[in-house]
Amino acid sequence: MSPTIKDIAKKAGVSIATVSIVLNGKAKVSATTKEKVEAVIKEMDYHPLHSARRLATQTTGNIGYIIWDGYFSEAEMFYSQVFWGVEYAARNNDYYVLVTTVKEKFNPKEDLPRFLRSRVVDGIVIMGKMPTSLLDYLEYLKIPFVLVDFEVQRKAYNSIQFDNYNGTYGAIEYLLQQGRKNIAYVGGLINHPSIRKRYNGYRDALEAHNIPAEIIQKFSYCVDVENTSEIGTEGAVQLLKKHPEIDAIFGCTDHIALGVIEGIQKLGRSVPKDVAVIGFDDIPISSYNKPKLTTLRVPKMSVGKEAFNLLLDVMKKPDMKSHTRILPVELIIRGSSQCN
Amino acid sequence: MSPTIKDIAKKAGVSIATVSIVLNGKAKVSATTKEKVEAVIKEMDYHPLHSARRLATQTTGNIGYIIWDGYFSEAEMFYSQVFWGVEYAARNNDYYVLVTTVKEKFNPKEDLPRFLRSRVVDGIVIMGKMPTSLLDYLEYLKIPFVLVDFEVQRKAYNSIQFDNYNGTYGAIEYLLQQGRKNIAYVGGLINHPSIRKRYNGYRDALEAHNIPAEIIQKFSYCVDVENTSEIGTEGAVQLLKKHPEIDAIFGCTDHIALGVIEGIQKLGRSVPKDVAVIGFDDIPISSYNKPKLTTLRVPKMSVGKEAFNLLLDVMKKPDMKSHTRILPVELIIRGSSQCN
DNA sequence: ACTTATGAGTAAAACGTTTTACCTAATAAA
DNA sequence: TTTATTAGGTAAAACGTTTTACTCATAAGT
Repeated sequence: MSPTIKDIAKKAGVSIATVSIVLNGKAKVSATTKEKVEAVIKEMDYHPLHSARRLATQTTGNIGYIIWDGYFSEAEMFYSQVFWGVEYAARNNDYYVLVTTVKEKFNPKEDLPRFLRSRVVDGIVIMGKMPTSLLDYLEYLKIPFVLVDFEVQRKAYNSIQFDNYNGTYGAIEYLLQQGRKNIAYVGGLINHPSIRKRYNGYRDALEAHNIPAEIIQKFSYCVDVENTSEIGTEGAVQLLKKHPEIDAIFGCTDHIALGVIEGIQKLGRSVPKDVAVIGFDDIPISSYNKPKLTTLRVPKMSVGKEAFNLLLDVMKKPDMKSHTRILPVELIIRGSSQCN
Repeated sequence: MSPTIKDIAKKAGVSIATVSIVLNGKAKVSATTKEKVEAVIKEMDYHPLHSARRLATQTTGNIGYIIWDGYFSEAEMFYSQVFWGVEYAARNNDYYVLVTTVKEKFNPKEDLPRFLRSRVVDGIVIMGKMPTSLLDYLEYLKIPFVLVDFEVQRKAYNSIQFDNYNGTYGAIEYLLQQGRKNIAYVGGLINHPSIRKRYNGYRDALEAHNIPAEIIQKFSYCVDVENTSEIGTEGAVQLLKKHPEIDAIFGCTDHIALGVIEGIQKLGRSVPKDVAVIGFDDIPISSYNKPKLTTLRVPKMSVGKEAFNLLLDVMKKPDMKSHTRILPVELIIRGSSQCN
């Protein structure tokens, strides 16, 4: 068996309390005993048993990562990448990350993520859209959490956001600079707070360039279903049939934008020559597409790291006033928007 | 605070031992007390504290998932998907999955995955290529593990494999049936056991159809570097320049195959009309490519689930004789091989 | 010279379970 | 009737840490 703290204490000729103190530095020890104990620890290759430590401190050393079932699909690697960011930051702070998903039809009593039931996490990162009933329940349990890319009206939760508004605004300005005149918008989930901000960025950028509101209205294809490439295709086809003068389309996610490209090509028109296309997210597929998709890159790893760091703060000071961190996005210009 | 087992015992008028027994069913209790205790448990919404249980049972309830640093890249979502499969199966068995990566230059004393040090997992799933020094160390620690898509010469480790050989063999036969005459192979990592089997499947299928060995030799572009799309492009270009008669190329992974397609197109030839292309893995990008890539689909979720189940067996009976499970792959026919 | 701090260390309690060893009463076997 | 056996239950030990409260020196402040 692996050595325990008792073995160390015995061999070093001190009490187990002293060993613990050396380990955690929570009190004073003389330099000599400290050295002696540390030598023995190294010699016997001792490592404290996780579960014993957890029981004694009444903490778990784990954080949870919750993601909605629907984002768990094959194509949706976006959230996997954020996960790796969280994992990376957690590792550096000696936390483990436990993952679970939550069903669309979520019932707090029934479908509670398992690690809440057995009090097995100290805090939670919540990725994307999440039923408010779950958030309410977390508040009731007094378990710290941070939201990523989501927020709730009238509730000041801790969260990490991307700069949806300014990112989109900037992308539209770039299209105008490129000489595009009639810029359309295609996207689903219009009631999602982040998507709504993207739409507002689109609208405000055009308004700032004196495009009349009713034109913007006509060029907007906004629906309230999941953002799939099929919806993108559908939106592009409908818009272009009604308004052949459209020469650029902003898709509210890369999935949408990739669908948009397909729609444009289906109508026999060329990207980017006839119509430029820009997406949002920068998922891996986007740089493999033909043409490669211009998009707003979300720094997925950083998002994960920031989420963990914020969570760590909240876990340390549970009644810290709530905090929102907005990360910038970067316009990645590729073939779908630029006639070289 | 959440109720503890003592609260339950007091309220139900029994000892804590009885509550524990009801919880775990490790001994006999009368139906009446059982019901009574269960009622109290439900009423107070009691859930045993994970860490206490872990300390008492001297198990962790966790398994580790180790993946090599290099597979951790943006594009390599293959292993992420397997991870979700493991996670799913683990969840159904009330295990948590802890993730870590291992550096290329791995030094057992220095870079030991953290969850080995603190004895925080009961077993480990190892994804893909892994330094043998780590495997040796795991054996020394007597910690159960299973390999996925990897094996070691002369060592009968527990593992989950895909049917690399027959999958490739079948794909080559399919190409022959389609009337392709000169089928080439492009791939890196030729010393990786799984890749080697793919190559053998390719070679044997051709030999079985009386293709002379020296032709096979000439049509093989085998190198020993990572499988990137750049290598695929490079291989395709080299082969086609020397042997313009080649009318089909098998890429040993989808990344390779996607690069191959790019190479073919760069030379001004058409896929699939002039040259058919088949890959292996079925990564998400493959179905977005133009043309869509024909490939051998590895059932990633199932692989993960099987890996967990095998690990569970090994954890239960540590000296079980070692076991290899080979999962079939499925030929997914798409545009890159079929002139409709 | 007398309190008061301070420094270094420890014994023992606490954390919340599981498990062992033992007890009692009831039933079955002889 | 006596003796095993079984069923149902429990007290207490064990798991390996951290933390609290306490001791005993020695140093510092009056």
